[in-house]
Amino acid sequence: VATLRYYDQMGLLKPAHVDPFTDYRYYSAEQLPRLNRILALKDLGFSLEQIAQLLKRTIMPDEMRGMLLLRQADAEREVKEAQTRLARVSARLHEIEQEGVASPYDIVIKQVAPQWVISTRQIVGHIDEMGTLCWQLHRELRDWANRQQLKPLPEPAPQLVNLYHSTEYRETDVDVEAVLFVSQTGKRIEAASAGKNAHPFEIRELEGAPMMASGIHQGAMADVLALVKAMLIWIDQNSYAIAGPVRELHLAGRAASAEADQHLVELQIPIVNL
Amino acid sequence: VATLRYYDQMGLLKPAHVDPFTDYRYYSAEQLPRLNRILALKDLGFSLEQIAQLLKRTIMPDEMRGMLLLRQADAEREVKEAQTRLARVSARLHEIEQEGVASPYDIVIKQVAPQWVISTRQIVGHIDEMGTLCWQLHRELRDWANRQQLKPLPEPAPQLVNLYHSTEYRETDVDVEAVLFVSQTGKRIEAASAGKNAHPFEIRELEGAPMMASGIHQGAMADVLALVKAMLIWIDQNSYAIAGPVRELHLAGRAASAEADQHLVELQIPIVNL
DNA sequence: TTGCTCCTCACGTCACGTGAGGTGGC
DNA sequence: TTGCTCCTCACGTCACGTGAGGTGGC
Repeated sequence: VATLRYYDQMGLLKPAHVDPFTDYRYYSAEQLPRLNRILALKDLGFSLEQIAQLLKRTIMPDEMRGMLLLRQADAEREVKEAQTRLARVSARLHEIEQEGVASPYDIVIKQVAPQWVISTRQIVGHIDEMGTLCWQLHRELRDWANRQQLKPLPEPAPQLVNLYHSTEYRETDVDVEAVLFVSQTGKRIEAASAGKNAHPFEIRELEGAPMMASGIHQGAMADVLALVKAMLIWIDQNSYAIAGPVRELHLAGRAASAEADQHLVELQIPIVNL
Repeated sequence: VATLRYYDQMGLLKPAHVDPFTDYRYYSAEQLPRLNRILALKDLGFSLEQIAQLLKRTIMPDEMRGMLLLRQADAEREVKEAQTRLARVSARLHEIEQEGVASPYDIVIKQVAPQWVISTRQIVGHIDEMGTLCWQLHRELRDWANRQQLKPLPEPAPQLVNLYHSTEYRETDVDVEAVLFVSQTGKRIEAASAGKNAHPFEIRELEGAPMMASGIHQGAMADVLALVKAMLIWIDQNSYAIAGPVRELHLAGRAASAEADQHLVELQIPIVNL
């Protein structure tokens, strides 16, 4: 009844007769085909405004075909979105039933923009050396940036970033790239790069990613492994595939000191569907 | 940015610091885990209000499991709804590409309530006799209703209803039941029934249906067959199965006269999923 | 006189997006 | 002085659902 009043107001379905004294709306049986058409088009997912357009003009079959093709693409997207959400919920549920506790990690997909960086890449013999080595590499990166008059991004940006190029988890011979975000135009960077291209430090644009799985760890660096595991399981359960090196961004705290137990670290893993 | 303001207002994520002079909101890196949690829960389909509840209290794994189970059921329903809509759109598209024109029929699913009726059932030799026979049967139904002091429902209700009990379309030996909707309490009807149980007329409650496919035909009775065909195809393409006799409701016009060419007829077919 | 059904506003829904109009630091 | 970024209202979104307060016919 509220619906009929609304359709009247929208001009979709005016009553066949309105009593001038009581303002009562009277509908005739002949209006039922129109009502059925409205309901059928609504069932197809058209908005009332679109339905109003379709009803007020005579539509050529080709025009209808075009609208239906658009609707079909939209409907397919909606099905996929619903399936994705369902997969997420089921994965969480599976996790909670396996482990008996809810995971403290929340994994989220986001877009990441490309970013100019300076970096240096090394094979680290054993992960135990990682902490001190990265600390040293980043000091050297900063020194070099300084000499090249490249400005590291200030505090809201991550102050220490590592990329892990090994395709699987390993404790020895880890292929790691220490990275520093810098704010420079492409032009000035090319000039700086040309002057020092024999140097082990590289200037480049770190690729962006349309889909980046992101999780945040808070606590000791040693425990970051639990987040890695959680993210790999999540990526698997939600039917994604890893599409690039894992990024480790140190967001706050004494990032340079490996001993500190209150790190704030974001892990990013570029992913693709299927 | 509008989102952060909204989350602040909702109490979901208050800025770590608000400048008392400029009212600028400043967020700290330590708030990122909370933001990630909000986004992850939103991804699971929880409302912001639910998320607020989940964040303000410590949630036991079992409670979380319960909420996720509810969400899972909901998400499954959403997937099915989206798939149903997609099937509808694809069926329409298929139709328009086969026929080259858009069908004039709009088929809709609705619920139908049970209804007290009087009826009489016959095998009709050939469909050509249908018109006149039904006309006669309904006159007899009305006469009998009158004698029994049963009141037919007045005009907004269909004045002439037939049920087709044959499980498939046929032109000879059609099993048809002429039906008249009456307004009576169960009690008085039972009394009337007892007095005349030798009569070919029957008093009963016509079953309701949770899902009834409905289409409306306007024009000559001879063309109603096109609607029957369209509905059978629609039922097939949308993966439903027929769950009862086809109902033919005459809504307006000189329903009793088979010659009239401006009939308004609704066809109803009870359906079930799969 | 008492219910009953209809009516007309007006407001709420959900998670923001979008101006309008204003302000502090470069 | 001019942009720039932030701010605070306030309104719109989509298709109704839900009172509040009122009226005509039984």
